[in-house]
Amino acid sequence: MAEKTKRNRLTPRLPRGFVDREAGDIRASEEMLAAIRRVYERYGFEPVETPFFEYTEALGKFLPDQDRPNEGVFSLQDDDEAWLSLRYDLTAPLARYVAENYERLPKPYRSYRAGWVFRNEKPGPGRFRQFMQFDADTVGTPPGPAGVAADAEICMMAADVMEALGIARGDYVIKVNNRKVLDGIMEAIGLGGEENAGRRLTVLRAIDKLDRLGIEGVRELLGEGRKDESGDFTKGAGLGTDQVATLMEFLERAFKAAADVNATVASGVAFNNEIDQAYFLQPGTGSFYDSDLCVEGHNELEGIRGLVRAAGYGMDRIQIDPSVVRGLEYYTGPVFEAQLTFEVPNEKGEPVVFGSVGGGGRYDGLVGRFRGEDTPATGFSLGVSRLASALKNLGKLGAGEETGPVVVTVMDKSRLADYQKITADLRAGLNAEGGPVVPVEMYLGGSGMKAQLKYADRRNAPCAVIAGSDEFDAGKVQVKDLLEGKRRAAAFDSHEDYKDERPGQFEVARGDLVEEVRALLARQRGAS
RNA sequence: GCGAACGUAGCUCAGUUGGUUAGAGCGUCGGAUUGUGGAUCCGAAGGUCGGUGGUUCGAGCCCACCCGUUCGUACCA
Repeated sequence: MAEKTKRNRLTPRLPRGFVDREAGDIRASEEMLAAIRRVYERYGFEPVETPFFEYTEALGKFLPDQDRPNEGVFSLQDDDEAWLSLRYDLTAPLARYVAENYERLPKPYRSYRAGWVFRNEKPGPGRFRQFMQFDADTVGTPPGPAGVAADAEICMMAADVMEALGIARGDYVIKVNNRKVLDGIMEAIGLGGEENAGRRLTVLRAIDKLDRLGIEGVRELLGEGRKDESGDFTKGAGLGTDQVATLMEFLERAFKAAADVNATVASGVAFNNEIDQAYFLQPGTGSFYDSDLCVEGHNELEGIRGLVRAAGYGMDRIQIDPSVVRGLEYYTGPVFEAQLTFEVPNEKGEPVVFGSVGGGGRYDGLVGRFRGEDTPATGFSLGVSRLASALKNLGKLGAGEETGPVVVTVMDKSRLADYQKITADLRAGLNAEGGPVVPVEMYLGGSGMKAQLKYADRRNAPCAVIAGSDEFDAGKVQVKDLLEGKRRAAAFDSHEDYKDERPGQFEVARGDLVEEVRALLARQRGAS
């Protein structure tokens, strides 16, 4: 019978790619969210919240086909047969919200929101099917100088967020690029037009891999393709020699400029116009750089550069970097990426750069899908979980163990009312209005004294309150300082002595209990 | 998605060429201590050996498929 029950018992199983979050994680991420929120608020952004589900077409995904309705996203069919999907980012839902409420909203509309997003894809270490993003976007700034200013503001705000989270200047960098530059070059080498969209995508993907594969790897991917060490072959863009040469010329030049910037920053110089501008090309040289798109892209980048430098943000915080590709589909202009530059040991102990924790850019077409005309928009999205693990690595998060509750032990079960009164007095007396929370609880389990103290210990309680008939008769209470007791425990090797001495424990009058515990907690805070 | 490796107690792992009842350390719980968290000693619980099917007199070990984890690669709004 018992065996049978056991056999049929369900195994508790967390679905793959999802995580349970425990007290420490939740407190840490709430702290982070509050810090990020303060920065966004300072820039005049206001919160908005949209639901987890959207109509699938609103997310910009093709309608799921019957065979694989959940490719990439989690989708289900409503009872009116319409397809719904869990949102996979916060940008597409924002575009829907803005388009739907366009007439009511002040333009430009600045908003921020934090929320869970879902992706139905292969999970891995640090990669989940549900994770949190924290976005800020400006919608409706007209093109031209105002639009460039909106982009610059997003970059500066991203930098401010990093520092608000305690990430030191130099440990992060906000990188900026412009899709128009690469698009212009690709156009110039004959990759323009609808029929080349696929190849353009392949080229962008190849460039995106530069940090991992190096310049030669990218060259292979632009041409025939590349075979990796596992023998797997990745098909390349199939470009001709001249086309590859042109792209590589641009890349090498751009990376030389980026390397110079890094070297300058490393030497402690954050402002140097000449080095800062080396990436920018002089028009009229007769090269592919004269493509209209390219020039436009460069002008926008130069505009952003000028604004952030004028505002005091140097190359150590915001950099132009031609390898930032990002968002292969909907970005239409400037793109941003927040990178952490410090190294952390991986599981093999090798140092690796932490890398990207967020990104964004200009997406002028996204709101327009609902409105029939382009609506300029620019924004930024932070990966909260990745940032959290980065901060943990820096020791900026979850450093101190949370102090547990004051535990009122129960020795005599016939006097529960008395223990409850003690608990209530402590709870009321230790928790001033608007002050920090001091948790107080009465032990609610069924075990004896020994187990109750073990429980208090495991809860990381600062102290326990003990009272039996002796104490009640005398109008006294025992207060046990668990931290002090723990510290002194090592000095005992006989349990008898340990028990007789009761290190950290003292007796107080019932009427003084709240005051005594308050003083004890203050002493502990002072000592730590 | 493709390729590879791995999967034994809550955790870290041992388990011989296929051979009887699958072990250890740590952790958990109980006792020594009916009113006191540590240390020490004693004891106990805890396993569908990832799952299903097969080969065999006999499978933790061999084979097939599935699930899961990890690594590489692709994708990443």
